Amino acid sequence: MAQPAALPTRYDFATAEPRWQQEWAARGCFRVADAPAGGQPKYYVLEMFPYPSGRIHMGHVRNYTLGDVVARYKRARGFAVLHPMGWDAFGLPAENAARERGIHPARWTWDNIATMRGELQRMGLSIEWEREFATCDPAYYGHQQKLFLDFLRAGLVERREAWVNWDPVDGTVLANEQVIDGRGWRSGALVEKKRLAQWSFKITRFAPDLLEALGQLPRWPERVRLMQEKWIGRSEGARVRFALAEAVGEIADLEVYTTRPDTLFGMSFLALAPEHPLAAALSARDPKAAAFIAECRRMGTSEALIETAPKQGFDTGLRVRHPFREDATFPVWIANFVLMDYGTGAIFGCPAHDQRDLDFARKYGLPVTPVVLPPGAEKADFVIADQAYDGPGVVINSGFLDGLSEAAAKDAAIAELARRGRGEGVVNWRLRDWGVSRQRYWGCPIPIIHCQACGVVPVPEADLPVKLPEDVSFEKPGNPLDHHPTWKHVVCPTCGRPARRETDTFDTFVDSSWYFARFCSPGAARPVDRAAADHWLPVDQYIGGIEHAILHLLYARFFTRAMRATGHLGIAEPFAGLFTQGMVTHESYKSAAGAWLYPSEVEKLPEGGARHRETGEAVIVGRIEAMSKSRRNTVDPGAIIARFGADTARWFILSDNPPERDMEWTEAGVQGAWRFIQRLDRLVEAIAAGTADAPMPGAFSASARALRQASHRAVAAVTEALENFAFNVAVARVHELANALAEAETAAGMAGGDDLAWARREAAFLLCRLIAPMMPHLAETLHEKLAPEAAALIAEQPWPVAEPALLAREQVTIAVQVLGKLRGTVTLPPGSREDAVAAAARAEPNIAKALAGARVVKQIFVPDRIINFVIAR
RNA sequence: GCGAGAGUGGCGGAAUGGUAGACGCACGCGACUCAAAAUCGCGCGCCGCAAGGCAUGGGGGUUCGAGUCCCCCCUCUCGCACCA
Repeated sequence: MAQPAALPTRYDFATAEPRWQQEWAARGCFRVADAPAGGQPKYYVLEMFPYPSGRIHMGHVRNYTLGDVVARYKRARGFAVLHPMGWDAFGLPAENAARERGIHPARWTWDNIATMRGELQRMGLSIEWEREFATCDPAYYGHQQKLFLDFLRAGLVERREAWVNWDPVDGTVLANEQVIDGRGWRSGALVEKKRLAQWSFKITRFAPDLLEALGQLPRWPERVRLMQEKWIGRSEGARVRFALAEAVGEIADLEVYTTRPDTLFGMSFLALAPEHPLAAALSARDPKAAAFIAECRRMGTSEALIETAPKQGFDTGLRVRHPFREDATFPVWIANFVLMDYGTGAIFGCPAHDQRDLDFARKYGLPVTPVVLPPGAEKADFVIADQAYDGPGVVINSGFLDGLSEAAAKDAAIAELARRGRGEGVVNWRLRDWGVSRQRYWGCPIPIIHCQACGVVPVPEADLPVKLPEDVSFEKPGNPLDHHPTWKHVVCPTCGRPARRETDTFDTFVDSSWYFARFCSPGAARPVDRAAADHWLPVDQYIGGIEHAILHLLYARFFTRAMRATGHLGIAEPFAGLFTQGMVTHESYKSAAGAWLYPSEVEKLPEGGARHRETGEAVIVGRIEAMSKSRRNTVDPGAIIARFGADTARWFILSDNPPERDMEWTEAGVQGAWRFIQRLDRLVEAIAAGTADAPMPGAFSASARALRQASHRAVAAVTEALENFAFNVAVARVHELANALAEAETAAGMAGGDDLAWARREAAFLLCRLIAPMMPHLAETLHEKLAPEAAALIAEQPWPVAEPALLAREQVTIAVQVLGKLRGTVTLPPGSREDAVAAAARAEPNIAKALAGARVVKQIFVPDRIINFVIAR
């Protein structure tokens, strides 16, 4: 690939960056104690740790840059900052590499870690590398096994059956992402749902607390709290028992959960999930039912797929009695859109007031009876067409419920159900228990032994960690642990007879559910050292992608509670502050032949369009999308850092846009950041060469005072911006300070006195400290130019404080509106009174013109901001 | 399908309900240069000669005043429980 032309360099990042990185490490600038004794306030900054996929990507660079700005800023603000890094090192890609390329997952993973560690270190992050660990290390996962055993003892774990995607050809369980159009990604075989015994964490036990505690997380994004709230999904409704007209085997009743017992009289059918026990019982005697259920099983386990698939149903021929109407019975269907995991796995269908039920009823010609009349509608002409009505109203066509509001009817219906013994009011949760068993090799072994005589036996703690065997084969399909010749054969710790090891491993979400706690004392002999955890937890600022808003964060919240219940931790909430960053995107490119091209293969043309760097062939410029390997719209951070330096990459990332939004990586943006670094270097160089350390002058000229005001306003504004995660605003304020410095340089060239020289030095020193969290290497280099003899590094210096006197405004510009429209401005001293502002405003010709011949009926005045004349003619 | 967000000049964006467009990128003009690059200066929402008008995805509403608050709609993004 053609090399871009070399850039003119003043600031030699290639020498400076490694030098400062070594200096910080040598001085131990980022080290803290596990359990410090002193009274320094603590601050724990954590970014979501990476999966070692091979190389770091721009999403990592963004994530760790954001975290590093916070860590360096808080350190300067006087906090003892814990800022660790590790590796989320178990997972499917390592096994895929093993199957595809014959590399052992451990080798692949540790090689990737070595590569990525080097890349992260070249970013100049203020990380305490001494705390690093990888979850695939027995020194980590052994403690996880201990936690599992403690949870088991505390009743927080159970064994239960769950449905999985089964590839009958490969003989493996498939992840949802490995199911493509209902087929296994490797074998192409039609996927089936299969039932397996699984270990499950009882997260639902904490459902009420997980929900309520969201209210005590003010430093979490509102939308994440909302998403978790909806995910936990507390609802109030009724459990209703419908009697089958004829029992099927031992099944005489069908239980349904509904949030709308007020619409029971609008029922037209009952529908079962295909996995419902009654459906299973029917399929044994009815081949058509069995065929329909088999068809539903092909859909896999993904809820999104189930809910978007066309609605399908099968009429079982069974009927149930209505709980309130002795005379009426309704058909029982099996429907592909009913979820076994929610409620009881059966619903009653009220098509008039539920859209899915309506779609289903229309498809199969089932009756639609409206029972809630919207406000303002007439019963006589209210009909349901293709839109179900789910709003409030008055109940009709419903016997004893007629005339009630839908809310009152819910209570009345529940009371009547209870009286008849056909149901009761219940609270239901959408949240399901967390199945953690995975039939895979590259994960943490579940420390359990299955004994024919003793049943499920926990591995004795003295035998932990249960280590993965290294000599495994990926030649055969299925779980390598299961077909390993010796590993699973053990003696029962209880009875001493031959027994079988659990060959399932943990979901990798388990690994990432407590790593933040391990970082407090990574060498501890127990999972966590209480003193260290009590000191450092909770994480004060957690930073990561919005894609983790629900699962990872909810599992970590559960784990923290479970660790508290088992005495490992003293807190319930792991993350006091949360920030979710956006993705990194880039234009995508395709050749005329339709092949994706890497940005590095493409040359943008000045007149628009693009061509291939080597062949000159025209290139189609596609959408701006999240960087992904499959679209090849990726930019390699390593190459960017080698060419421009880490500070350029960091500065561009911070400057481009607000960090919670998606950012677009562009060559022009990187170039802009690069040029700004060179500019700062020039500006500070001129000051270092042209001024000397001197006592503060007694008086300042207008230009010197203006520069001092600009400096101190920059201090205040950058501080505020950093506090608010408004890094792009912080960048803009630094630009403004640089502009003020450049202006002062011009003034100094013409007629600069000692006072201006002093103000320029002051500005330069402040600038170094303001940019330090964002461009730490440049900050050190510039600081060294200004003060070659200084003993302390910028990384060791406190955050600057603005002088209040320099922040005060001498004049303010007040907008003058007539009838809310801007008609002019007046400039007055701050704090001017309303009558003075009104008089000044009326003296403006434009305002006088607008007010001529009119009567001011109202005058709105906001001090120092606006005066608005409301007039009538 | 369900849940949650986002949408402001050519582009990224700024803006306690109070002068929309700070700052940057791109672009244009000028200076410097034999020339180019780099650098520096000026300009830059749209319509209009101007006065002025119009502008924050679209449509309504609340308010003296709305990018900001409320309702409806459109588009895009994230999540949906075995990717991490």
